[in-house]
Amino acid sequence: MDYNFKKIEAKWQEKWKKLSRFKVDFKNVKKKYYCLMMFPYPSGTLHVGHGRNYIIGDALSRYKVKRGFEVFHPMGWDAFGLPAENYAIKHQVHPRTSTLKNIEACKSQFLKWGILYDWEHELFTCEPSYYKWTQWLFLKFYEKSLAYRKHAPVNWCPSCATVLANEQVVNNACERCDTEVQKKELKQWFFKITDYADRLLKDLSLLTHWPERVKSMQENWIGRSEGVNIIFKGADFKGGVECYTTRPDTLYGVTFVALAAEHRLLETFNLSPEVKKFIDEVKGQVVRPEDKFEKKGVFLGKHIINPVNRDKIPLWVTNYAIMEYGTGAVMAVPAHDQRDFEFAQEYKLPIKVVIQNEDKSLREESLKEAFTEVGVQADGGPFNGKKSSEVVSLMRSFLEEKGLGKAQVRYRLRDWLISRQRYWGAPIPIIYCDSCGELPVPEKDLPVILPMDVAFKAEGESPLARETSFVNTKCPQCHKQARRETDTMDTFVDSSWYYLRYLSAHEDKKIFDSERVNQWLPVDQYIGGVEHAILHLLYSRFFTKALYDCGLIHFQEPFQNLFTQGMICKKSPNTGKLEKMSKSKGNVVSPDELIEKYGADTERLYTIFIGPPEKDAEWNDDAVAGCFRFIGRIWDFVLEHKNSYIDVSFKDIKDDVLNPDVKNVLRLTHKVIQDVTNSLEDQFHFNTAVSKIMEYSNEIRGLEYKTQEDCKVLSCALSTLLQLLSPLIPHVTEELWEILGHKKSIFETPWPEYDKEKIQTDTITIPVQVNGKLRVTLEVAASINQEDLKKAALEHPRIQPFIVGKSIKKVIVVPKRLINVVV
RNA sequence: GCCGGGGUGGCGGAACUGGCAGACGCGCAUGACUUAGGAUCAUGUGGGUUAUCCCGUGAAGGUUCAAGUCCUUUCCCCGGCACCA
Repeated sequence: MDYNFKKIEAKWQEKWKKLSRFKVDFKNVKKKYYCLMMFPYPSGTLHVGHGRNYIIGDALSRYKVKRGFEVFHPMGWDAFGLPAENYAIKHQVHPRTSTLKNIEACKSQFLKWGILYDWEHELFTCEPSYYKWTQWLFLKFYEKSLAYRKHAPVNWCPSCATVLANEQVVNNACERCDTEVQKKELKQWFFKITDYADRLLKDLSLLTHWPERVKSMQENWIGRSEGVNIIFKGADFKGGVECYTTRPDTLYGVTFVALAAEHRLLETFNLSPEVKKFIDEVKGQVVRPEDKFEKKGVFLGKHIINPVNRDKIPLWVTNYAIMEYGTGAVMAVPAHDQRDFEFAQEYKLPIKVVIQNEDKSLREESLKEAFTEVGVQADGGPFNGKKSSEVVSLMRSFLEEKGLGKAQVRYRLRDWLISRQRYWGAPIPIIYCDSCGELPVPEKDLPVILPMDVAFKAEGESPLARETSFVNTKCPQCHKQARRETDTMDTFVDSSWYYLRYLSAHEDKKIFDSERVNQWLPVDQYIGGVEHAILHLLYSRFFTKALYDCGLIHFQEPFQNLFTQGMICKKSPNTGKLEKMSKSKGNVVSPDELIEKYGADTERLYTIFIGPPEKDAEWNDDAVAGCFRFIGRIWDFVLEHKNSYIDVSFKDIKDDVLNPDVKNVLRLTHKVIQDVTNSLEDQFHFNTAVSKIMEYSNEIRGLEYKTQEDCKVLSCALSTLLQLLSPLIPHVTEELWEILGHKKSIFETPWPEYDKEKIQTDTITIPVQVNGKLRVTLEVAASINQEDLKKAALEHPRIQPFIVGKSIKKVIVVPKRLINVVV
């Protein structure tokens, strides 16, 4: 075997650069295919786990090229952001320098993997030519009141020295560095994503080709709930309390109201020292414990009136009612809410059953836990006897009619905090003037350039604030001295619209060419990691909807099909556990070493064959060798027969003169085309496509091809084999294609076509079951009629013993499938 | 607790609208070629077994001529949300 992968791969990587078939022609929109990878954060060297994403994308776009699509497969760099800045601080370099260096390293890695991008449309989010338009979008949002500044409690990461968006806080810690976040009251810039909560939720149903997992995560994050705000008047104080509930059917069972410690009403009361002490304690709990904690509260000495039955209800302040949800006041129904139940038991508060179970056995005095299921209304109110689930909406309308409450839809989603007190990001284009106030930077003055020569160490306020030459500017309105906003934007703003910019990456007069964008989007296939399920994917959907509302684009969802590939894991020598590849875990497999030993095609094949691409997979060095062997066998097989190869197609073969074995090869060839095509078309079954090709190659390699006609079949088989493998292992297939005498690149030839008729066989194998158990398989002519088939089965010597002396109840004959004899 | 996904050999995983469970690969075993084998090739490989037999897709029931696949109950694993009222 003289499979010199190094030479072959270098040769073709060079040749492909000149191949126009891999460059997009935007005008050819008839069969367009926009294949988008989540663009990388250039943070250093890539490992084989990263490779999976790009290899899948490359295989897909090469396949689509062969299917005759005009494929747009661009690449760019998510180049602003904290990791680059932190690295720069640590190593005393400018983040731009280190980032550009990393980008070069990534690019050469892509090249070595044989991944083809249309580099003419490359973009860098950290360059003024890009962030000018990020700033322009900010102004657009500002104009539409979608960008605004407010004083609010925000999440502060002390280690990153900046505020974070809600989406970047995981278990009360910074998602990046895992430091516990602090709550701070600060004036910050927000995007009004909550205006889109409803549409972001509803339109998830349009995304039929998104993983359920991702949709469910977004749904949970948006967190819609339908309820009522019910007004309870004070019995012994002025005003009242508004409670939000999703269970108005339990209104008759309210026995107390629980206020959050931060509730405004408390400020209007004359509170005893003990109550004040309690409130301060609860407020002082920096982190409200996530898991079970003891419910506590104090009675305020005040009462309110239940609007439907005039009950006088005590008012409590508790640690389990929270201000951030609903109205910060809970109408507590201990009989039908477990939390209220626990609290009522602790403080000996009354429990009132107003919904009965099926056998009407719920008794207040013997209740062990709250009854939270659907039951029958038993409250003495107007809906008595009705199903409680129906009463929910009946009660809601009833309360609205009487002016006692108001239907409310609430979302968990909060506005997106986009200010960052860090250097390496796009400056927020706002100017503050003492006389004119807050003003947007005029469009003609964009971009607001991020100064390069800055002491960028983060110390709690933006490093830009120390740069007087940046801060000081003229008011665009009155031209007096004014100050610039010094915060930069969250990098997720940059990445929320890059897929639009690819289409006009070098346009400097406008953000993008709307006509072209409308023709080429939505993206036909988006591929990336599931870690972006909420952050990037939700933000991008929001941007698309906002841009739609601005009239800039005609579509409302950016990504038609989403594919989230699984991670590649390996046992860590440090922990002994299976972990995601990372330097700190010591379980990284370097593509360089792998390519050195086996070549890029082997890495590509193994990466695709490792398992279902959407699932996490364990890297196995032995199995890599298996893939290398497979390529070697293909290499030997093609070389062995290259002299018999003739450039023919299926229609040149006279199949009636073939011997059965060779005829079968012809049949299998049609079949493998069908199978592989289906696997690639049908939701990314790349791994089974490889198995099918392996199986096929095992079948055809063992035979002898003697006659002229045999050689034609062999030639078709060889060409099919290479065609089918070409998107997956492009270098070696190109080389073999050339060795067989072809002048054109294999990627300039179309994907093979199969003939369904030719897949049919003359004889078929029919399993024969007795009482559902397989007893024998029968070789019969495909054209056999049901009666003959049945007869053949019943007379078979291996079936006879099972039926002799027994009465045959029924014989099931499924044409071309099986026979089942029931005795 | 709620929402989503998933449990199949020693391992990664196949199995179309219910129709031969375990494709393909790894590993393992035996053999061949070899001075050698951690290279390559061939053969075998779910378990039990003398078997042409029996058992087998997390568990238990059910529907069906037939269930990994459909229905009911249940256990476990992964992801998301969560004292969310």
